[in-house]
Amino acid sequence: MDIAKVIVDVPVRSTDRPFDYSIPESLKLWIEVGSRVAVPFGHRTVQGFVVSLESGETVVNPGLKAIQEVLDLLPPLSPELVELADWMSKRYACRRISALQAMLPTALKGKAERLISLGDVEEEAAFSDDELFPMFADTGNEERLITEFIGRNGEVSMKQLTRAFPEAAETVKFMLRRGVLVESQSIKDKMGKKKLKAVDLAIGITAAREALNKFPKKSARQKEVLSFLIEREATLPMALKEVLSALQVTASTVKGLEEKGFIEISEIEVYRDPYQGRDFKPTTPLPLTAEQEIVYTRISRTLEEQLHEVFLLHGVTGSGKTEIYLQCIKRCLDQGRQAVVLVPEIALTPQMVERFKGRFGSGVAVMHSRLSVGERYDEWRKIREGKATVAVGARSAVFAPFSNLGLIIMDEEHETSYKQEENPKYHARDAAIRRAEQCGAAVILGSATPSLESYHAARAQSDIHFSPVLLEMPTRALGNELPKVNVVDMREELKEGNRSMFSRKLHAALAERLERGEQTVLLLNRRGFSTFVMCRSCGYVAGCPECDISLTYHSRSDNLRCHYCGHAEPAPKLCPECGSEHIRFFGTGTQRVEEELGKLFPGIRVIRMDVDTTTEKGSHEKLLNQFRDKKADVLLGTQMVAKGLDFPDVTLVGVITADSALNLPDFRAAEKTFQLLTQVAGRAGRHQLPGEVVVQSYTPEHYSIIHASGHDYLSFVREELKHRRGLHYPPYCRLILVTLSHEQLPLLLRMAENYAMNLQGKARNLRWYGSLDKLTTDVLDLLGPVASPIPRLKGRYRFQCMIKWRGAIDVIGLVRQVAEELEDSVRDTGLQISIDVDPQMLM
DNA sequence: TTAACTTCTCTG
DNA sequence: AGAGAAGTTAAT
Repeated sequence: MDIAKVIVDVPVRSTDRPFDYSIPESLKLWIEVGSRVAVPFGHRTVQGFVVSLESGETVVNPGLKAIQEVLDLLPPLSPELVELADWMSKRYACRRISALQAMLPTALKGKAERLISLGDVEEEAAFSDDELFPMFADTGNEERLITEFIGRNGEVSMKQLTRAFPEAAETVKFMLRRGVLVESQSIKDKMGKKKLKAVDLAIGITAAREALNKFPKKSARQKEVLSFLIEREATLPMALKEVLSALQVTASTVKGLEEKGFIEISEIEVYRDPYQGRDFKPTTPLPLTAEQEIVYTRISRTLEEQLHEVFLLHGVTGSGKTEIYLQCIKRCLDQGRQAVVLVPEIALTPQMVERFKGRFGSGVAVMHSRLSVGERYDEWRKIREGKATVAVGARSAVFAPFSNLGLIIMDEEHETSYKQEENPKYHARDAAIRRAEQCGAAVILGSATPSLESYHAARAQSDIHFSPVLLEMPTRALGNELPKVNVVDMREELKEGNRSMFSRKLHAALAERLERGEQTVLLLNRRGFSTFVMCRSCGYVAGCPECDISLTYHSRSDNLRCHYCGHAEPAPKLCPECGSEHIRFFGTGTQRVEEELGKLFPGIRVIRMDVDTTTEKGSHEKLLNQFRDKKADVLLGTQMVAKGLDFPDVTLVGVITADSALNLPDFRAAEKTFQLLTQVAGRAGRHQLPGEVVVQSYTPEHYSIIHASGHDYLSFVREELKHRRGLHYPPYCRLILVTLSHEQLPLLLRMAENYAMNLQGKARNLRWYGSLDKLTTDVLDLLGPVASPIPRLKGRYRFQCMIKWRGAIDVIGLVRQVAEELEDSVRDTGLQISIDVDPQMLM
């Protein structure tokens, strides 16, 4: 008997393992590793994925249930991806089903649907005696109607049935019990394929021309349609809609033509194309600079040999990394292999898409979160069905279902958005490297400011994670200089009586740009109007009732919002604690800056770009286009203006407060500040006009600000690594963040302490509980439990343990095991434990 | 006594 | 997760 091992879509621990099913003869040819199937599980039907097959002549287990149905023509996953999911589940302590599901578009998250059909009629005869069931004597009429309804429609979903007979729930139940009706379940996808009615000639073109000549006079309109179709023969089949609107005829006219047998109306599948009707200007490979040439040659050598190798491409902003990507992809495609390009979500701008679509045309599939479920599904299908050979997308595009992947590129490699914050909490970089290893593909990690983990791995070949080959591009491709960076000490400004948020330097620079008609990008790393609301009389601070976090004021809606849970309330006029009028808004948000700009420079045209103005679909693109068309003087925004934008007339970049990220409780604060400043500075003077950057800071002596202003990545890294080493942080060890949450604080405290104790104990038993100072030993160091930086979220208290570790022992497995044991011992009680391996956000 | 409600068990 | 069974409780 052939057996399929299936991971079922029941996301709890007790079912986080493969279940065996027999394969019915009729499905044998369809079932492969990676197939999505419907299987009976308990008392219902669920979706599952085949993760392995066993053709066991020896194994005979008559108790096995059989696979019910195969849900796709092509298996949505390859054996390679199934293996990758297995790796993910171990590496990130997540369920196998969530790893598998993360690889697929949401459209394929099928759910069981109840279907009702007519049962055996003889049974009905045996039971339909009203005397046997007097209490149902009066339901006869309803029963007949239901039976007729189902007879008319064949199989009917429970939904349809309740819509047709809203009152008949009891009757239906009774009929099911008697076997008059029978129930089956099947899996229905969230989203189907889009179908379009299309028209085609049913007869040969010559026959059609003949028919046209002797067409009956009274059907003049039909004749028109036929001649139109003959005219457009080359582009058939064409959409029915198109015919109707082109000729101003009705569907019945076309239908008549079909009845005469001349044409054929059929349903064809179409792709929902998010970029439909848009032309992308074709581009040709640019000549490479000497620096680019060296890098390209090195990478293509690896591509040529089809070997797995990881490259860390460290190139300053404007050094032409994208052109290298494009030419490497070309190389890869020429070999008949495919390529994936990963881009951080906020950098996945239309500009970026244009460059790839321009070079590779319709062979490019684009995947990001702003697409609708249907669009994403279709882009994914284009890849799966071999119609696309390049995938450009955010994080999840590492799972693009290519069959012969040759190259994975990760642009802006240092971006934290590559780490998924929900389960499965994977890092796209590590998944990419793992996948490339499996299929002998090359990986290019590109950045002007590589993450310390990657850079250290490349320099030290330390092999904590991986060991990439370092490639450097220290100069800009167009030969122009990196912009001059002026750091302004805001404390000095204050001392000299300037209390505004703009230093004199930035003010003057802005005025100059306005006069010259050049453009400015202003960065403020915070949205909203101000950071928090405080009463000057009693010190009251408005906080979120669910999250223990201060609320942010938004002026447009005049309310206070929690940026973590979305809670909103009207802004107070008086202090709710003491009734004082001295309630003030502190800190600076993008809205406030916009207002201030208007006051200082009357008539200034500002485009504000932050989460509040870019929620609408396409708004991002619209705002950027406006800016490019010079409909504004200033582009003001949060992080999203720092990434990958390229506007020739931007000659000034201003950073309102460089240190806002520096004081966060995060060991990566300095690194993030350095990266942000370097990235945003790179937006200035990319073309003919020279650029200038003004950075305002309250701590201008901080090394991240000094080195960023000197465009000196190496010095920054040297200094930062020294700190990391001293404090025992990555890249000198790895982290696991375990967060426990519960509605009741005392209970949570006890359980958190319990968790820490158990883990300590287990670690000690293994006798490799070393010291972090000795770099060679295996180490596990446990910090906590302590309250999380957000001590309460959505009504749940949160405590966390931080585990620092190094070495070859399976610490991840251990951390998970202890968590599961605790979950078991406390049963329900509502305890939640989240495990984040290699966390990026320490929240 | 019985229906309503809660908790436990199991899924191939 | 979600369905059914078993166990518990409250109301008739």
